[in-house]
Amino acid sequence: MTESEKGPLGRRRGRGARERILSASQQLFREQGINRTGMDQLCAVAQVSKRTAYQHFPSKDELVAEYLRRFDPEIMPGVFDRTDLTPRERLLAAFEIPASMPLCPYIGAAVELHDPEHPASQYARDYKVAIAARLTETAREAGATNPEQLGEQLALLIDGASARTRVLNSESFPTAAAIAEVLIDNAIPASAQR
Amino acid sequence: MTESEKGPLGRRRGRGARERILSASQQLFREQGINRTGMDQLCAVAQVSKRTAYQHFPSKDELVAEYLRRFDPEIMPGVFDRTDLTPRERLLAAFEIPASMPLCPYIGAAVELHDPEHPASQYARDYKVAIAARLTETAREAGATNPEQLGEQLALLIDGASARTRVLNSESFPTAAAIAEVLIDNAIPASAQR
DNA sequence: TGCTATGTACACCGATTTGTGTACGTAACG
DNA sequence: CGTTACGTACACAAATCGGTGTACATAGCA
Repeated sequence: MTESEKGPLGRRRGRGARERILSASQQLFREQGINRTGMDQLCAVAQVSKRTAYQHFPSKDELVAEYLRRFDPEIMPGVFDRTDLTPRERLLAAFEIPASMPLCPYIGAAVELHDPEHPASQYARDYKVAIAARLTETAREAGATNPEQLGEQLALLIDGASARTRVLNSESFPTAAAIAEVLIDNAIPASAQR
Repeated sequence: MTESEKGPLGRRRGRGARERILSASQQLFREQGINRTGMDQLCAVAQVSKRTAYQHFPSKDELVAEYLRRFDPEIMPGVFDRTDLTPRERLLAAFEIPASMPLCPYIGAAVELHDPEHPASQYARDYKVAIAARLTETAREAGATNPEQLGEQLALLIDGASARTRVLNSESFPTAAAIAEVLIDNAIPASAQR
C-alpha cells in the first residue's frame, strides 16, 4: 500500500518472476495451505501478473510440485552432513526443529491433494523415502544392529511429531526425541557405544 | 442408476434424512477428503435434497464438525474396554487397525481445514487429548512408572503411523507397534511385569 | 538499431463452490 | 379429518476457482 505500488503504467518488478512466484508459494502454501491459496492471491503476493505465472508453470498442480521440490532443504537434510556431531548426535539432531514448522509440507501436500498420483504427492513419497534412507545410513554409522529398522522407526517418530503438533497446536518434538533416545540406545549394542 | 431412482415426482426416501446425510459424510469425506466433496455431491449420495441438508445443518462447517463427533468410535476406544486383555495387551491392541483406515479423520480434518478455530479442528484436538488420556490411564493400570509420558508417547506413535501410511501409501502400523513394545517394556519396572 | 524473451494489464471464460428462496408434496399423528 | 413437521424440486445468487486471449511495454543482447 506504499507509493511503490503499481501505478496505471505499472512499475516493473523485474525479471525474477519465477523466483518471486516460488517464494510466494513457500509463504502462502505454508501459512494457508494449498487449497485455500488461489492463484490470484499468489500472483498478487508475488507481484507477478497471472499471465506470467502461467508462462512459467503449466498449471497450479505443477507449481505445487515444484514448490515441494524447491522446498528449502536446509533444515532436515542439513543435520546429516554435520561432521562435528557423532552419528548418534546426528540422529537426535533431526528432532530439533526450528519451531517455525507448522506441519511438514510433504505431509500437508499429501493430505490436501488427496491424490497419490498427483506429482506433488509422488515427490512427497520420494522425499520421505529419502529421509528414511538417510536416517538408516546414519544409524548404520552409529553401529545399530538393524539400521533399516531404526531408520524407519525414527522417520515415523518425526512424522508423528509433525502431525501431532499440527492437530494439538502444541509442540510434540520433545516427546519424539525422548522416544528416539530410547530406541537408539536399544538398537546399538553396548560394545559399539562410546 | 437403477429403476428406484427419483422419478419426475420423486420417490420419497423417507424421514431419516439427517442420518443419511451423516452416513454419506462418513463415506465421502473419508474417500475424497472434505474440501473435495461438495454439498451437491454429498446430497446426491445421501439421496436428500440440498434444502433438507441445510435445514439440518446450518453450514458445511457444522456438518463437518458433526461428522467428526459422530465418527464411529468403535475402533480405537473399543480396545480400552476389552476386559479379556491385560492392560499391556490393550495398549498394543491400539496399534492393530483394520487397514480400511486411510488416514485418521481427525488429522485429516485438522490439515484440510487449516484453521485451529474451526469447530471440527477443536473437536479433533479434544479427541486426541481424550485418546492420550485413555492410553495414560491404561498405562497406569499396566504399572508404568510414568504413565503420562508413556500415554503421550503411544499417542504420538499412532499419529505417526497414520500420517506415514498416508504419505507413503504403505502400512506403517507394524513399525509403530514394534516401537510401542519397546517403550512399554522400558516403562514398566520388572517387578510389575507379568 | 532492431529482434526476442520476458513481463504486464485486464477482461473474460466455464466450472464449481456454499448457501437461499419459493412453492409444493406427503407422512405421521392428533 | 386437519394440522404440522419433514422432505422435495428447481432455480438462482454471489463468490471463487483454475486458466486464457489479447494487446502492449520493456529489458537484454546482437
